[in-house]
Amino acid sequence: MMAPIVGVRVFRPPQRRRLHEDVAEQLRDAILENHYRAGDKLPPERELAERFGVNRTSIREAIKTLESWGLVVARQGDGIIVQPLVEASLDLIGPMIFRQGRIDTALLREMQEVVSVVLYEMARAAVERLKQEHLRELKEWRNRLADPSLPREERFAAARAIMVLVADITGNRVWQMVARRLRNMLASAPLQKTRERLQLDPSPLVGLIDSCVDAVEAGKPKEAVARLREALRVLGESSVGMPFGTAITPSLLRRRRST
Amino acid sequence: MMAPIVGVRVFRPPQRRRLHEDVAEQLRDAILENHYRAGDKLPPERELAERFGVNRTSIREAIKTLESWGLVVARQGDGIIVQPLVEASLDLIGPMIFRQGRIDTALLREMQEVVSVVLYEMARAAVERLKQEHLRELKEWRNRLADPSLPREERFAAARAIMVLVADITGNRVWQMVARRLRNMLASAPLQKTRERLQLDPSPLVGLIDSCVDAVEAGKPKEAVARLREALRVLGESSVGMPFGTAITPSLLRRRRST
DNA sequence: AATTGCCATTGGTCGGGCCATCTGATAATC
DNA sequence: GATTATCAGATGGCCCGACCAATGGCAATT
Repeated sequence: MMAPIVGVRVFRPPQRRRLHEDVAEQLRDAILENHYRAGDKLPPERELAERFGVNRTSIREAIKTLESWGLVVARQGDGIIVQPLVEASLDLIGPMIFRQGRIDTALLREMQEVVSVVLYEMARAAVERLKQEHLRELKEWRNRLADPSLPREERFAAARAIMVLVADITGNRVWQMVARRLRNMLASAPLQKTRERLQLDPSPLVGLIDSCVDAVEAGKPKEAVARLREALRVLGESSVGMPFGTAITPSLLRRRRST
Repeated sequence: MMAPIVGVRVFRPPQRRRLHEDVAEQLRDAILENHYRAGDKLPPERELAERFGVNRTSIREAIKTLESWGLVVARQGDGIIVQPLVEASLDLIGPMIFRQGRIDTALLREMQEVVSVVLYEMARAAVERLKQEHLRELKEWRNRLADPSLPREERFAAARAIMVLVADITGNRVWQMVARRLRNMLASAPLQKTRERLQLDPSPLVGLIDSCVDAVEAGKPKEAVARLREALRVLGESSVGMPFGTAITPSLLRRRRST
């Protein structure tokens, strides 16, 4: 009897425009919620097709998505084997943190620990390589960010755009890609709801952006870097509704290893 | 006439075990090599099926993979639209750097600029949270790394395992995932060939690991961090065959923005 | 006890068909 | 002439049924 826990899990009939997307997300969440563990096998495609109430083709397309996420490996004649989560794509960190409407605060903190370091250095590089044209674009976004007539989420979008702009200024494509993944993560629906609920506001950013611009124009790069770093930190804090780059919590000290 | 460059591109019949994988990689490379640009459309599925000489099902499965990489977006009734590369998954950085057997040294340097920062901080966190059991495992890998009877690539694998171990020691799952993606990238075939060609050797690492362990056991965490950082830097250098975390080249200063 | 060969299971591929949606051209209207 | 409504073709999404190919376990054999 393979994976007995699994047999009882009920999959709902897909409702999205694209069936395989819906199926892929349900299977993804089933794995992230540990209904299937590393080494377990997913039910056979034919059975999944029956349980989801869709054709096997759609199941297979969903499996392809899971495979490219590194969540499973399909082996002909054997089955679809679940991989350890730590081996999966970084693209899954978002869904891992925000699954089923809840926020995994522990993982979010771990994420912040890494991200804060990356953004910290990105700010330095950006100020170092900044040019006049960038400054103009920065000011445009700053104005949008400060416009009180805009809905909250649009101003947050402007804040995220500033983060992406900073990455673009560095001229480093890897930072550019990282910033965009981060932007998408911060734009996710669960976080939007959190911001709505907590009545969060991105306006504290405005002053920091201003003083950063001032410092650049005054020829004080070091101060500009400091302000920009502060701005990115505040952006993170106000977007997720909790301190960003905090000290290490005791729970972090527990050793977490792949199984 | 949509994307005229593309018409002449000849796809070879897939040869791998799994057709859709082969197809996905060929299409991926076609996009990475700029045969299709952002906004362009891929040929219709039915035409791709004909040109690859496979069934449309396999093409569709390949497209699903491209979609989950963020390389394309398929829209019913319209077509398959190529996305800007900067919007794609970080998983593509590997193939972007090592495509068609060549190494994109510019992008590799940009990658190094980001990665060196991440590893730098990871080393600090690891030493801070290190426990006895970790030290034992570290020594085991160290011995494997130093064993001259082992083939070169196996010793490099031990070096990469040390990097993953360091990430595991931090207890931070994000670092753990990042380190594993990095490990896979450093294990890629083109880099193996490079190491073979340049006769690279991981042995300089051994001394650094030793002195790191010594520093830990002597109760000198700061020195241990410094040694570990040096070790990670050397690991990168010796794995890719070029300086790691170097100064910024002028080419980096050119602004690279998404199109 | 070890080896060999067989077979059910399971993923991989195929061919064909129909539906849903979008785009662009055409026709109708003002 | 400009605008709007309509329609047909193109294209992705999904389904069905069938067969192939690899795997792993079981049974027969040695």
